Amino acid sequence: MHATSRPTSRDVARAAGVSQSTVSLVLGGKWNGRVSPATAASVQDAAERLGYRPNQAARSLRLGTTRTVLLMIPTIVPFFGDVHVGAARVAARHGFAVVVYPWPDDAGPAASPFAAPHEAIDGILASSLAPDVAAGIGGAPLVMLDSDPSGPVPTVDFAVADGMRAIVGHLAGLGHRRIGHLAAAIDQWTFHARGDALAAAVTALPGGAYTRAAAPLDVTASRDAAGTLLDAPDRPTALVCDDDVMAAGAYKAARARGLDIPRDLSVTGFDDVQLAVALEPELTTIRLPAEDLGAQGMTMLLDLLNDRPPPGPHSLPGTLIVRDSTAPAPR
Amino acid sequence: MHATSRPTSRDVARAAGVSQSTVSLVLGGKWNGRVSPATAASVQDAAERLGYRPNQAARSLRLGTTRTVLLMIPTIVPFFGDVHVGAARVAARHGFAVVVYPWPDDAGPAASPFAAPHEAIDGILASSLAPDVAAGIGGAPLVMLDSDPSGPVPTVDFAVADGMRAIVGHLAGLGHRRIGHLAAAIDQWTFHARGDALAAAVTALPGGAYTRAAAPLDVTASRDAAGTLLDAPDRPTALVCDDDVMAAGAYKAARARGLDIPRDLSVTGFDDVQLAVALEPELTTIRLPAEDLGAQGMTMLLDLLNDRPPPGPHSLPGTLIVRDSTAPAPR
DNA sequence: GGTGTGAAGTCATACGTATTACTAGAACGT
DNA sequence: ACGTTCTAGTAATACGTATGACTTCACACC
Repeated sequence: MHATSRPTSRDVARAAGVSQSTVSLVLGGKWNGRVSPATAASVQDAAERLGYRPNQAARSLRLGTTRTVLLMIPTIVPFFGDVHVGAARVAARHGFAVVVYPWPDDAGPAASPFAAPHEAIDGILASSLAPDVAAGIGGAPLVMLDSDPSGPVPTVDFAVADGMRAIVGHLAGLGHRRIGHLAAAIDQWTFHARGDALAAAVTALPGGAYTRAAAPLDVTASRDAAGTLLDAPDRPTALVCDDDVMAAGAYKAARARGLDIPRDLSVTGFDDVQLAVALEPELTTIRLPAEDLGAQGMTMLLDLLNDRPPPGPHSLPGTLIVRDSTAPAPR
Repeated sequence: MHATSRPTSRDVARAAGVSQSTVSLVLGGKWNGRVSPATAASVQDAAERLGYRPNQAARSLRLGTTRTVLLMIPTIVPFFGDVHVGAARVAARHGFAVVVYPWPDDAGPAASPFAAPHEAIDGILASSLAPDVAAGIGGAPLVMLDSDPSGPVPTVDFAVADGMRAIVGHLAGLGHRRIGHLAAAIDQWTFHARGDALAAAVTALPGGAYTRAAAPLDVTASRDAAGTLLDAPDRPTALVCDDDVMAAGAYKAARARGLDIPRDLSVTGFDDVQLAVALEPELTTIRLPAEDLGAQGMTMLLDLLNDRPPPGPHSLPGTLIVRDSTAPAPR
């Protein structure tokens, strides 16, 4: 067993010669006129000396709250780092901590053999979660991020459709008509929304031609999928990618075929992660306000936790960042 | 207040017409010969009907354990996704969950205005943590990952020195002698270790010349720092980068000066993240077994939690992945 | 001197669970 | 008929905290 078990508030009380209640009052800072400054000081001193830290389980049980929120994400990538920063900033202002739980996409909560940590928290901020999985969570107040806003769950997402329309507008202005879509083969709302908006915008274009190939979010697979688009007769003059990483694959496919970007082929990404400026030429893409997503989501969740009426779904606009990967269509 | 408060085990007991103890026994699965199958079934049925989930705070208080471990990381990047996968796999086998806590590098635990979540867990797996911060954690069993192994805390890290020596060996074999170091300007053990090993290995080379420039882990800053190395008289024929992201900056600096990689300049990275194959040419780098790091660390932590003697520090070897960014030195 | 009032604490309790010790009854052997 | 053993449960308790209700004492007021 452990060498020394942690001191409890009762130990502190004994050391300071007061009752446990007094310790709790002092350390809780609520001794306005109930405890004399001298006693308070001696309690604080004793607590310090013993290295007392309150037991969180007992505190949670008593208070019925953990002041902790779970941020569920599908995968650990920098994008969610920004989301976390935004959420954590808002949370901290209200005394909440944000802990991250990478949700394995292949396993639902039922698959967990253990008591899932989402039972030990006050609320959940879930990104890119399928509605049926969300339904299985049960109990904890939930706000979905970048997910299907048409469901009953409060949601904040990106205006990805607007983003795609902005890209098509940009490309159309450069004379592009045959536009290929390098689509993410991932069953998440955000990618469905991106694809639908893109297809609609392109086909609405006079003379617009939409082609499509899908791949997982992986450079090599994206390269191969992009290849099939580029090898088609009447190949597209622009490739719109669902994600910056996929654009890296498109670059590779283009180079392998001797196509110069952006002279022979324009390429666009989505998300504006660090990779976008690492690529050469630097990538035209849509910047998404990830930090705002986290902040807005947390604000909503706090509303929920305080039984304030949950606001309706909220959409955050992206920004078209024009860099060097797009140029007038070759004639 | 909330519409309906969650059902407790007592509610289930009432619904099933038994005592709370019986509910606990049945749901805990320990009713070997103590409860009749019929009663057990009716309890399970009632629990199901009411949607009962045990209160984790109460359970933790009673059992003195949360079966949850915190993985503290400096920043949310894919590398730590692999670490998490390894840790979670081992943890799950023992009924533990792993939750991620991004440690804000500017704020120690004392800076937290709220009860830090690391009080509500059984142990901590801390990556890239400065020893003094680690000391401030207090109480919870701790294993450090990829951190200074010379301290008193159990540690598992990468053999980064060996990795750097492998890179120098590779470059030396290609005829390189003037080697520039694009160093990460981050105060973490792993980067200090990389730098020290590299400097030693290069200067030990007959005719070896070591130069150095530092930058944060950022493409643009790395590009500028690489520029100062390339603009020096007698410029290096190879650039060794502390991290793959920095290599992307080196690529940009080289291109801006009309230098072809790898003909005029060899470049190497470290970590082998996705970016390494997105770059063109693909990057020669050191692959680190991130998943093993998490798995080994969790194994150690479980030893600690079970009062088994903590094994000594453990080093995991990296692997040199030779791709297309290194070639014989120009003469 | 009795009553009121404020200060400085303490007492008792509840949060929801897991588990040990106990009990009521049945079955059973002799 | 009576002790023994087994079955099927229940009662009681402890984990450590926060807090509303209560007590004790000193002092002041009339």
